[in-house]
Amino acid sequence: MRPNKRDELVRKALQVFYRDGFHATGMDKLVVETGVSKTSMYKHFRSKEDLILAALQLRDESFRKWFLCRVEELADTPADQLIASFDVLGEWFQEDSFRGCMFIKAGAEYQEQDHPIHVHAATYKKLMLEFLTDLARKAGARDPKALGCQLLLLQEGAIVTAVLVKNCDPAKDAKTAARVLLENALG
Amino acid sequence: MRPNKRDELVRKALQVFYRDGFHATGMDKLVVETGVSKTSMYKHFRSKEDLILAALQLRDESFRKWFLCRVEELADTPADQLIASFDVLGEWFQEDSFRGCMFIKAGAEYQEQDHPIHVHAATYKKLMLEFLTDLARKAGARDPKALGCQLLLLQEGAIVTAVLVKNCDPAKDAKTAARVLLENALG
DNA sequence: GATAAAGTTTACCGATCTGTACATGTTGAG
DNA sequence: CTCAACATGTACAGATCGGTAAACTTTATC
Repeated sequence: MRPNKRDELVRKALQVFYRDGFHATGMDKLVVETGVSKTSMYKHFRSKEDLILAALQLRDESFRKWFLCRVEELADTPADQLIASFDVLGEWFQEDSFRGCMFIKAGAEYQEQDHPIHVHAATYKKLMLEFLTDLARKAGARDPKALGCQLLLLQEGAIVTAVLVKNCDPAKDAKTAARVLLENALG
Repeated sequence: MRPNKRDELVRKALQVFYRDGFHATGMDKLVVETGVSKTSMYKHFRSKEDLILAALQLRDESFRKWFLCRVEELADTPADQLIASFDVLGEWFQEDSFRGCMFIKAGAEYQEQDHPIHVHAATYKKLMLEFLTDLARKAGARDPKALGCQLLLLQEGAIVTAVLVKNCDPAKDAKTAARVLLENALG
């Protein structure tokens, strides 16, 4: 049984794109870093951008799965889970490989709103918003949509800040703010 | 008196980089878009990255100047100015040319923390944090640093969300949240 | 061993990349 | 008009870009 070359390619390409950027990573570099031949790449994917989309898809699934599972491990109630999501963010920020949000990067490098890569990044953010809004509803917020949006803003802000601002603890700051907003939304 | 070619180059290059990205924009394209010859470009700047840095510097100065002035025009007291800063964000988001934060893009495309471009992006965010923290202090917040950080998170989150999430009003959501956080910080 | 599927190697394509060199043209002050 | 400063135009360099083609090798199943 031969190892799945396509999956290996996507997995490794994801790492390279995440570390070095999309436009800044050429196909020849991917050959070297993934150990997969260029011919095989074009056998599995029609173009570089299709490969990027597959990498984003993998990132989407694996990261969200990890995130949601981790939130559920840390807290039982919807309200506690909303707060715990910021602890999970903090865990992520502490990882050596942390380089910010791959979907923010995708949206930044592919800015045309109808570009498939941009669309994929937007879809991912929409799913995170829905997750937060759903938890906010379950937690009994008077306006779950508003609270969900506000918590998303904190999360996105924390991610950007974790990349760019030194000597600060954005996950912790965001968690503190989230507590205040949650209390306000439930009270 | 000859128009300042260097300034014109930087101004136009800034627009192109903002619209199309840094790595995705080549020097030949800049020649076409700016009307400045490649020779002149290399006369004024040693490299493409030096030109990018100059563009970031221009963006830094012009945007912050506009932002701060606009905040002061909209409100008189520090507390009101903190809230008004979200209205100013909203104005920015409504501009046709809005494409998100150029410094987030710079940090995304140049991820090495010691890279001059990344450093410049980080410096910009630090200045915005100081601005908010200063206003928070003047507004009488018990912990101006914490409030400044929280409001920065909301602003950064609003910018990212304005780019990637449809059918939402991130500036308004952020403003609502900022009100709650400010009240909590002053009360 | 035979064989099909999968994958690699090598070379190539036209285009573009960042940056350099040199000849030529333009501008504005004196 | 002269002339220095500034800018343009053109061609080039070596490298890389995304992608293609053909020959060859490897793998796994029968």
